[in-house]
Amino acid sequence: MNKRSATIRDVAREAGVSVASVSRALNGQSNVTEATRERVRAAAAQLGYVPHVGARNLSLARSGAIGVVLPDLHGEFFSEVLRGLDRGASAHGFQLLLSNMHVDSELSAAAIGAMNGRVDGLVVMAPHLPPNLLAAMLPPNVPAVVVNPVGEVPPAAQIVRVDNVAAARAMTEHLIDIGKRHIVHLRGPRGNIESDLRERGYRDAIAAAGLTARVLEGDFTEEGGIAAARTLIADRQGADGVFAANDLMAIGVVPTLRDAGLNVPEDIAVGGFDDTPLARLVTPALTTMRIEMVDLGLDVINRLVRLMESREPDAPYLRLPALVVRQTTGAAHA
Amino acid sequence: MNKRSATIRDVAREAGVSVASVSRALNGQSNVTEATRERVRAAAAQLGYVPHVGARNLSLARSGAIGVVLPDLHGEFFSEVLRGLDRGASAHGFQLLLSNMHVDSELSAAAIGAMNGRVDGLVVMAPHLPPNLLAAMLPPNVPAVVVNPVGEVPPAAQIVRVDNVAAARAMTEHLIDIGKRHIVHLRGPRGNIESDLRERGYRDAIAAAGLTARVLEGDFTEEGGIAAARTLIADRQGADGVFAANDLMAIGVVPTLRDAGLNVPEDIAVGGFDDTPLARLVTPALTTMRIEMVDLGLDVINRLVRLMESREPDAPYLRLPALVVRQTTGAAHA
DNA sequence: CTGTTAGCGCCTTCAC
DNA sequence: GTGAAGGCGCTAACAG
Repeated sequence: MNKRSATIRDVAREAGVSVASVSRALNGQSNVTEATRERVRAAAAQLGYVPHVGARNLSLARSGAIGVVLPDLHGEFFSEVLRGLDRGASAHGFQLLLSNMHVDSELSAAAIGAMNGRVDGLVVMAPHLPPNLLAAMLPPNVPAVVVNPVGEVPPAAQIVRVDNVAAARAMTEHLIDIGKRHIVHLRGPRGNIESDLRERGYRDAIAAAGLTARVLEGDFTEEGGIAAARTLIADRQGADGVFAANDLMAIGVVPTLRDAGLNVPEDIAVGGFDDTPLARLVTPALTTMRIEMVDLGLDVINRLVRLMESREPDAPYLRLPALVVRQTTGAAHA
Repeated sequence: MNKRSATIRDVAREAGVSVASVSRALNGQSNVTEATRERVRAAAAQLGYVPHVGARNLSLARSGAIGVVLPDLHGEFFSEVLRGLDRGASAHGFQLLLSNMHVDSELSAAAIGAMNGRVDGLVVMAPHLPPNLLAAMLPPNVPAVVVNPVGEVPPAAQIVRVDNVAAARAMTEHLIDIGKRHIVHLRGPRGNIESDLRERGYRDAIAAAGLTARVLEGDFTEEGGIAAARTLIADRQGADGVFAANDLMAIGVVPTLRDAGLNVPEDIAVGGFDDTPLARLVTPALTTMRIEMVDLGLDVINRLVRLMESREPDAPYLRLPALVVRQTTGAAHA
């Protein structure tokens, strides 16, 4: 049909005015007669004209978009955060431009580069990025906030972190508070930074209470939880509490203990981490640490917007997950 | 520090060549001496030059981005589909530009308009958009695929649908296959198009088998499932099968029936819909229809890419969810 | 109030 | 192989 989209010039011709007037009329400037504005509107409608946002951006030197760099194969966590980012962005009138960070760091650099000149700000979530690489590839002139960075971060960037250490400490302290003294930590896989931080928090709390730490290797899967529970049942060292580094493992632990005749939480209390939807629905309901992922995303956008205005990052912002007490550490309900 | 990002002109000056040569050198054109290419590379590195993608796009008249329009407050379904879209897009070298579709249709039009000239193609997921509005606001010159549209769709757009009717039929037939004859459908909320389609599939299958349909009102919540189960227990009309329009309701139904002394699946079999993560983990594990949401997203991108090349939409594409048989309709395991 | 004129940063014919 | 010049579509001075 129509070979090419109508441009502002076509509208100008059709309305019998200059392109400047068209621009003014359509962008709601005040200095235009209502008459011309109407004529322009009509012409635009007639031609099915839609402004070319790319061109406008080039001219205005701002894009109305925020770039988001996230890992290639992201799971629930990033999906949820993304939802928050999305909500926050649209509240501020921004769109989100997504780009995948590959494990290959060359491609990652490309992914970030592909954002330059198309976004007004950047959100980088790159958990498994070689430590000092991030600083190297962030474009110097784009405001950026990095979420849970592992290594060096350019000083101009805003840092937002989930405080895994404090959260793990909180869970461990909760177990201590309800009277447990032999608390075992079922950690996540080696090489996962979160796993290490959570173990650290556990050890801190245990040490502070003058108790003895004991750590089992885990892998973030339900099967891993089952295996760990079997170990505990077999060796009978009198564990009375388990802090699993994520919910899925905890969900494996609980029924296995029960099948062996142990009462949860009376004999052994169990705590998880993440507050996945399952945690609430499982029986007995699981005590866990809730990371408000959507809120996290909203917060990230708010901080980015502030950074875009002031150009001065605030101190790193730590988000502390909330303890959610349910049946596996609480009073056993009917 | 550096006031402004370096442009191609800065690089040209620094390298002592023309902007054209810089462009050629950096874009890997063949007609450049290796010597100049090297000089240009050095200059670019020296200045920390990163090409301005927006400008390039304007000049090339293509953006390397795919626009995604999705509902304002999207849940798990869209998050998962988005993951698939993301994966597909990056496989084809595209980035994703997200835009929220508000309930307000004026703003929705704006959201779509804001894509024009920034994307090479469009994916529209707008479940609760006034039927004939979509056709009006889609830019005429941008290839688009619409997912699960409710009303009129421009002829140039590619349609991708989840076949709710056939899926509901399949589940109902499965219940019939295992010998059930009094199958009740617990439908989703009124006003939800999916609910209606699933009920339709149920009715089709029941009618085809010469059985009698019975439909209970539901609301997609666990509580709704519990309430429905209570109704069934109370009236004792001899139902031997329940097809719930989503997993959550089914998850409410099963334990309620069991508490009343009914065996699942022997006395009453139960089927859900969606295959949420819970379905597998619940006891007894739930039979359900699995919508491969990530795959759906991948498929959408593939079809969009094809459409961008050929400009000719294929026939509407129906995706059929897969029946996943688990314990609530299968052999009761130890 | 309106039109004319430069760019925004890049790519690409077209000559040399 | 390389440079000069025009243009992608739009906005923002600057004149009238």
